[in-house]
Amino acid sequence: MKNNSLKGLETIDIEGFREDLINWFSEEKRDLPWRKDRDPYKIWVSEIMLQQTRVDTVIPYFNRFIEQFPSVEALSTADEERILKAWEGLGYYSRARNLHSAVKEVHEKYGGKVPDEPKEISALKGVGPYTAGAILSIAYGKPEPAVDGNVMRVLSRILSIWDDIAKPSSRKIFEEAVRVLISHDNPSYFNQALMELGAIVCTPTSPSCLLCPVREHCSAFHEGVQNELPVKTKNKKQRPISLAAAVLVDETGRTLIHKRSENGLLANLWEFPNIEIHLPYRTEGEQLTDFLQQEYGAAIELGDMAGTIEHVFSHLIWNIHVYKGKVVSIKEEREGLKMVSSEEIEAYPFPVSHQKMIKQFYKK
DNA sequence: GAAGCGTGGGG
DNA sequence: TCCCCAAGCTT
Repeated sequence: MKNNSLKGLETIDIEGFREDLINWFSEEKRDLPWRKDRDPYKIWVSEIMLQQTRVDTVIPYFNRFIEQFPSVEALSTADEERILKAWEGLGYYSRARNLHSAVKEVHEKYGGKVPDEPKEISALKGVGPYTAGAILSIAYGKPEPAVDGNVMRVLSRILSIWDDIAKPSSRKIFEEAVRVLISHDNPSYFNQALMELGAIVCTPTSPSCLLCPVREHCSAFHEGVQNELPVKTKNKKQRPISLAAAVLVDETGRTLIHKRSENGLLANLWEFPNIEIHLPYRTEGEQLTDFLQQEYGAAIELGDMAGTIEHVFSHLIWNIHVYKGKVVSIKEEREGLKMVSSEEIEAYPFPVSHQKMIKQFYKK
């Protein structure tokens, strides 16, 4: 064994650990919609949705998504706008765009069959080491590691691994451990059981060791250090950004919306016109009015500020000053700019921050 | 390796 | 209120 962090592998009863873990999972596994069959496409969709996202949040999105896009064929031929609308509120929207792109590749290059080779599946957009291992093991029964945050937490305790799990390089240590530990008879259950245990029993704070099916095999439990593991450095604080946004309606009741850039934050979602405020040498209203004229060719009349929205991202905080106003005239219908009725607006995908604006400042 | 990328829930 | 996230990937 090359890695000094894996000394715990020398003493663990591997056969006993596998058996206790898999027996527990067989009895206690949750009844989840993506566990009803082994369709690699559905497993794939579920794994993308579950990235950095809780099971309870994903369930309704998964059910609606599979209803709308039941197969590789259906998703690969769908419009991105509809896919983003189905993803609206789930966050990390590049997941949806990458999934769309990857499914198209599977449709064209592999005749719609999700590949079962590590190299091929890892080459798909949005499929990293975790997702590749999850699909290969769960859908195809291959003994590949699927190391997520749960697995690192659980194994850091079982094997007393003190490496910082926030560091990208640590994942390789845990993959090495899984390659030694994994059941070749049932890789699917083994990987899922590690994650399920992390989600239900071996939780980040106050793990339920007395209910744990593998506590006899757990180094941290024996040493009484389960609350010290895993080691994980803290996140940085969010950076605040001030925005001024305008909800603008014309005399027929239509409102002006804009499609965001295809790169970066909330890419390809729609929004109400807005600008970042640095230093208010001029009033926000003046800056907003000039911006709408110059960038969108729209003449507007703005009222007083109608209210504020705060929205917290993982790395930013938006403080949005919301203004209401009228569109007096607009030059042309250019790409990425639309006047929409209150019925039409429902077909467009908005970030949650702008859904709040719709609710508070647009809808009656 | 570090930073960018969402959201809603829980202690 | 604040912090920590939750089945990570891309650049």
